[in-house]
Amino acid sequence: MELSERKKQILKAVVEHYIESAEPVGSKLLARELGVSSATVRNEFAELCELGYLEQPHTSAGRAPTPQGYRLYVNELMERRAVSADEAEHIDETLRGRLTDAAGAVANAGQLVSSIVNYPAYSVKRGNRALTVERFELLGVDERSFIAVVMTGDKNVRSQLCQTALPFDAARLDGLKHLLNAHFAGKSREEMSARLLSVGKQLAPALFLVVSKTVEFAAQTLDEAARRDVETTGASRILTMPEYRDMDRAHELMTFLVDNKEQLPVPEGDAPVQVLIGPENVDAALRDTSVVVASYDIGDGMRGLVGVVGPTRMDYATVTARLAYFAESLSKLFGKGLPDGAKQD
Amino acid sequence: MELSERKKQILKAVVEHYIESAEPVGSKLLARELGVSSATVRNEFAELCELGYLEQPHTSAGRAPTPQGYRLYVNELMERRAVSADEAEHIDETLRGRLTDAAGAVANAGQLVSSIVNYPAYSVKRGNRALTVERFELLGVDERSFIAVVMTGDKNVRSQLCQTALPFDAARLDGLKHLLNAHFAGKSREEMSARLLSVGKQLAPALFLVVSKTVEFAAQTLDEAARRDVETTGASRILTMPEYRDMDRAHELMTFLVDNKEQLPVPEGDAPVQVLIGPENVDAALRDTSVVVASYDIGDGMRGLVGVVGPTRMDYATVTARLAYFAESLSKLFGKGLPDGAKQD
DNA sequence: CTTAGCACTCGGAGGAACGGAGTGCTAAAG
DNA sequence: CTTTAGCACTCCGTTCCTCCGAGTGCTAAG
Repeated sequence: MELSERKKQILKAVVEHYIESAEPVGSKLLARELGVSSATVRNEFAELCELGYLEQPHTSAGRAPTPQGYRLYVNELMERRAVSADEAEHIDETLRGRLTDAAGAVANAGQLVSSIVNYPAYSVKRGNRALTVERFELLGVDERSFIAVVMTGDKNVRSQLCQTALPFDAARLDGLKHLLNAHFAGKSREEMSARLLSVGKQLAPALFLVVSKTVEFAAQTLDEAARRDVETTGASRILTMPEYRDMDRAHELMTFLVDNKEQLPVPEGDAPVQVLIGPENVDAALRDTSVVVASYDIGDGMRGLVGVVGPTRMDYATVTARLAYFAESLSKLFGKGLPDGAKQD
Repeated sequence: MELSERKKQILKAVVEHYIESAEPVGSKLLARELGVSSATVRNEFAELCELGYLEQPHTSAGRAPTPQGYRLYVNELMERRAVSADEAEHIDETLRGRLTDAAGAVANAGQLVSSIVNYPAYSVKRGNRALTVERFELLGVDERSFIAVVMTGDKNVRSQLCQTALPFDAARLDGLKHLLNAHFAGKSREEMSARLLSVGKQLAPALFLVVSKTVEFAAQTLDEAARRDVETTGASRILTMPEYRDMDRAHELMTFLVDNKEQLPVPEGDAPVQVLIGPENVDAALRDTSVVVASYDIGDGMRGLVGVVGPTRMDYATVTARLAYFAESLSKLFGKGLPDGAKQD
């Protein structure tokens, strides 16, 4: 059933006042705003309560929105405003100041967002399981050590000094390099392991050690790229919010954000900004918080996701606007090809 | 003036009870423990107060140690016990579980320590300003991009894909590599910049770009190694401590630990474990907290430092013992040469 | 359907009373 | 000179009570 226009207006007003004050909203205040009597508002209140959009903390208190109320607000009532010039300015500056390359962007996104919206935030580096090694290089150091260099499909280059138990002939490294590129380039982690066995039979032990160390390093590199990485920041910001005056609640949420960050929601949908309200979060620890997430794309298939965690009484309009602007800016900044020296080692 | 034996006993008992309970200690309790009357204890209390070792939160309350009292306790009274078998076991396991290489050790030290002592902790990676590049390598990719590889004096290898505005002849890379090794290896960051100017005049622009990009990358690498890096963890643990029941205090300390971590003390002394009590900390935000720090050495001149932050009512005996054991274990684990694959890229 | 009026509920603020832990002081005992 | 028993006093934290006001639900009139 569709709510009457006035009910929507009332719900919207209740949500917005409650977001601002964190205190139940009474009928008198709204009566003044809407130009009707408080009794009328009370009647509407009663019906909105029955419908599950509002609730009373106790008899003779004002009304506060339920999660369902917030949901309707976010879906239909909220003004989807763009960020103001001031806000845009502030976000741009935050971005400019700290972003030198794409890898740093992903690492810092959480921190930046947290400072932009003033709630705890998290950032997720999406794992890329399809990544393979595009190129191997070997550089001799001495007869028992060499440098392994791998370049992955996303043009990241990593390298490591490797030491072997047996001495090897440095002149053979070039041959091994070709062997590596022929047999292991473009292969998944699992294929590499499989091939290693068959290659092993054809090589002298000392040389096989070189190959296996290199492949091991490559596998590590791919594992790291495949890993989903979650970082949280700004958890202490909740201490300023009245809903976390209770230390136990504050502590519970903070430890969750730090210790269980892998369980923070990573929704799959394609909406630019998504909102999860209270009990919509599967995790019990988030049952009375809301989460707003946005995903961004900074080229090279480096997709990331940033989220904001706060009380259900979150300023959804501001947070969604700023988060959308942030994600958009980030995508724009790095979307078009790699700036010159931008990539991680 | 030296305190009488009994005064020391009393001070020690007060400190230990206060550490355990966070509540002022009364004369009756100590009377029972020492086998004297409470009046005697009160007389001693009064004198210890005058001498500045104890204080009363208010008349008709028990006594609590002053920072000076804690100082005497730490210097002379505290039993410098070693960790118990259980504790050692726990610490060893914590270390074993999460440490694969030396670089990871430095990064994780704070987190590990925090979980070991159950206070907020921080770890400092000491910057190595004397580091230089030991070896350069260039690997061609296409006519406008190449891979720069640098190995630093501490045997860390880093690499990056670089792109140039002008196309260059890949066959010349080998010559450039020798030029780089001849002119820039073993040089400080400043020397490298200076040499870059003189080298520039002798090279075609496209080739100079390759050299300058590589040197720039090398400089970045050295900068990063020179940077002192501070990480804090476990800040939320203070929320369980009675002295931080006051949200404002808790918030103040937490934001300090997160936002001003560079200002955390990094004492220079050579004692294995150092204790800074309350006002001994220069920073105002730490004026009523205590800090315990230990430094470790994991070879290759990679020195690090771990610290614990907590209320002045910190369990110094346990914390110093565990921290000392932790630092020692870490040094032992990585002290003797690099384990096989251990280093960062 | 809206509004005015009214009795009712409930939480929070403010304040008095109380109990108890702990003190300082004094005077006597060792 | 030190230790102890005794005692009056201080002060904090708790409990209990009252009171106030904001806000409600209901009813009856416009």
